[in-house]
Amino acid sequence: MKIASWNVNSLNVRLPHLEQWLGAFAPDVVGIQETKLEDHKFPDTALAGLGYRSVFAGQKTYNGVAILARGRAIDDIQLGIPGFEDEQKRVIAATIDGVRIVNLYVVNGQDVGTDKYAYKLRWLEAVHDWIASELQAHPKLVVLGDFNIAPDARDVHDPEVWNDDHILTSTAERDALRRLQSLGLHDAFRLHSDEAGVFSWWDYRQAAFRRNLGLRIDLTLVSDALRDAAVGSGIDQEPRTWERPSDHAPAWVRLAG
DNA sequence: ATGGTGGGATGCCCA
Repeated sequence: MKIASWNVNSLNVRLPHLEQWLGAFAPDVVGIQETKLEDHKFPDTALAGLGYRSVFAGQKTYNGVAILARGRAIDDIQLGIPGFEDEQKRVIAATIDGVRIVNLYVVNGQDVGTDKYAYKLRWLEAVHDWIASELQAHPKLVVLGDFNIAPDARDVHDPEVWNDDHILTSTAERDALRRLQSLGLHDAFRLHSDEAGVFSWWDYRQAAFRRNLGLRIDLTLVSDALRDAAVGSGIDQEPRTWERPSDHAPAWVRLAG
């Protein structure tokens, strides 16, 4: 089973990209972030024509998440973090083929010390507590999404800029990610590679993609029970080369069986 | 250099 995460930065603009990529990459499950679409505008019919069922939670302009599954039922759908009041549509979870999928669009946080940064840390705390109970109920768990955190120095193009005091790499953000992983979640990419400079996001500005000035902030985390099943993981940078691309590339993990 | 590029409920906000 091939499971992927892609921040499309507006599904209105990127539906053709998603359709092309679904045909080329043929993922079994996809978590999508930043759809920026209200639910009545979600292109579920178009995606069904490609063989994908979809569940989604969206809003205008900002945020919006979805899970797609090819030829498989999508069960036990959860929208948002239970018990955590949040206007922003950033979380959707569902069970597919006995695997629990949690799709996160983690708060960006703007800058260290801002209100948005404080919201990011509160939000990550709530995710931690919820995932702890999800793991009890669903040992076969994949937590994927746009984490808006680069795990370590290998995951940034310039560690002097992206340092302990910078947004997306600050100590508190990385500590929150480590704490989440300490529940028993493994960065699938790092199960198979210690390579530096493999990124999933590049700023639209300054020709950053061409110069590979990026970050690896789109992650697929697999639970202890799935660790041995995770036989491959990577980032498909091809869609980032297309016309009018998302600023993110899809991250993926392959589960055996 | 507080810039720069892109999406959208556009003349501003968010990433």
